[in-house]
Formats: sequence, structure tokens, C-alpha cells
Amino acid sequence: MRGYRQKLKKNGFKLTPGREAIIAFFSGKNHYATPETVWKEVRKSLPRLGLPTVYRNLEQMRKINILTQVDGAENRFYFGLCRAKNPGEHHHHISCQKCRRVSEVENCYLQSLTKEIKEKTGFQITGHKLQLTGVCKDCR
Amino acid sequence: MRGYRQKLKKNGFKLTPGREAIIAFFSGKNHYATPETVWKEVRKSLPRLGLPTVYRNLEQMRKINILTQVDGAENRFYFGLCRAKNPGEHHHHISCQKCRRVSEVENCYLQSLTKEIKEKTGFQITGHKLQLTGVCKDCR
DNA sequence: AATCTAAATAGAAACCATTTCTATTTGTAA
DNA sequence: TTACAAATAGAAATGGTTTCTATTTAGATT
Repeated sequence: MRGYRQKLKKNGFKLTPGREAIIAFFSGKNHYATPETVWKEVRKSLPRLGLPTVYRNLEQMRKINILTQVDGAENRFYFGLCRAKNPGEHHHHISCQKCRRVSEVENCYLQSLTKEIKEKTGFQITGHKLQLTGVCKDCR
Repeated sequence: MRGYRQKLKKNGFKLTPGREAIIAFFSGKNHYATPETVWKEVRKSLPRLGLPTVYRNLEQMRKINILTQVDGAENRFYFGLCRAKNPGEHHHHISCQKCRRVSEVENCYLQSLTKEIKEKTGFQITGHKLQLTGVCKDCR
């Protein structure tokens, strides 16, 4: 928790009750959630917090790698807490299809494929997004 | 083009002018596009084609692997033509960030990582979605 | 070629996640 | 304590996507 405060400050963001509550929500659950779910939960302690504020905060905290955005099946936003040792470094996340837990996959195994894919497709690879799905050890 | 007709019939879909025009659109361009873009273009030859019909057809043709869905930066739909030799088999696509061309990456290199990721994260991997971005050889 | 029927469509309207806007409030540096 | 930029509330707008119903159509059957 302390680390997130530092990170917010370092990036010029103020420590508002809304931001702290959102981080607390994710810290407690470690699952990904939609902005609306976050809002409904956080509103229990901060009844006047607006949904637009939640959207704004989620996006800001994603930008500074406190949160990570998860691609769900539906065309909407999902966020989860990023617990990587070095969140700024390129890495991936895997989410549990049962309990929605998010975990880090700190190694990226794809760099080595760049050359092979380039030879086969003629594309120079500039980026990739990998969305892993699985079942976590508690749900198995 | 002939192949798409067969595939539609085999899956119980009728050969409507709308479906043919949508496939023609993608065949000519080989780029991905939003439903709205498809609609605006196809409407030039079929002025009465509605946007909901385009949405319906895109989704239907995605289901039978004529089209592939591409994840763009914005939270909306993108579709492209799938030219894989065996579209039913698991594979990936790479899209050019300049011209939006879509190409197939028929080998999936990730199966071999399943075991390694399982050991590190405790997750049993059940699926993945890989979105590759690059610059195609014509745009380099 | 004419008939039939389930599938497909048009057009309008609804839906709803997300964003924008403006007046007001608040965190924090001085 | 004050000052001010940052952040917020609340309402409203936006716009991509879906739903709805009456009508039309593709393709099978005769």
C-alpha cells in the first residue's frame, strides 16, 4: 500500500480518498474487475464517489503501472492490480477463468520468436499483447 | 471467393448480397476495419444495407472462421479476412500498424511455454490470445 | 416458372459503457 | 493559513452496439 502512495506522488498525483479506496479494493481481492464493479464496492465507504471519477483513476493508475488492463470477452474494460517486481518492464499477466485472480508472468518468452515470425511473414514485429487464461492453483 | 460461398452454405447461411459485398470488401483490401468502415464502403453498391446487418454478418462470419477479430487500441470491433490454410486450427494474426494489413501466423509458438508458465505461476493454462503488431514488408 | 418457408433484412429505437462538461471541492506546497 | 492547481460530483452527452418488428428474400420444393 505504501508503495502505491509513493508511486502516485512521484507521478504528480494527489492522494485522494477515491484512489486509496480503489487500490484497497484491488489489494483485498487480487481479482480483475470492471469499473462499475469497483465503483459499486468502493461506494460503500465513499458514497459520493462518482463513476466518472473511478474511470479516470483507473486509467491514470494504469498509465503508471499500478494497475493492468485485462482483455475480457466482452467489449469493455477490466482492471487488475499489477504486482510485478518491476512493473515498468515488459511483462504479461494471466487471469484465472474461475476466480478472476490476476498473476504476473514476468518473463516474456516471445522476444525469441521475433526473428522466426519475421522470416515467415515478412513483418517486422514492433509489439505484442498476450492475454493468458488459465485456472489458478487454488481453483484446480 | 468461391471458397467463402461454400463455407457459408456448409454452415447453413444464405448467400445474400450483403455477405458477398462484405467479403468482397475484405478481399480487395486485406486490411482490418471497423463495422462502420465496412458499412460505409459496402453501402456504395448496396445503399439499403443497414449497419445492424453488417454487425450481424461480421459476427456470423467470424464464428465460422471466414473473418478474424483484431484487437485495436480503442474499445471497439475490428475485423479482417482470415487466409489461413486451415482456419479452424489454432493460429494467430499479425497486423501492420501502418497499412492495417492482416497476415496469418500459422504456427503457434506458445504451446511449449505452457509447462514453464505453470511451474512459475501455478496456473494451468487453458487458452491464450496473442495480438501481434508490426510493420509489413511493403511499409518498411 | 410458381410457391413456400425459414432465414435475413431495413429502419427505427433502445441500450449502456464510457466520456465530457462545469461548477465546486480538496490535497498540498508555500 | 492561504493559495491554487488538481480532483471531484453530478448531470448530460456520446457513440458503438444491440434489439425489435414488420417486411423481404434466398433457396428448396413442386
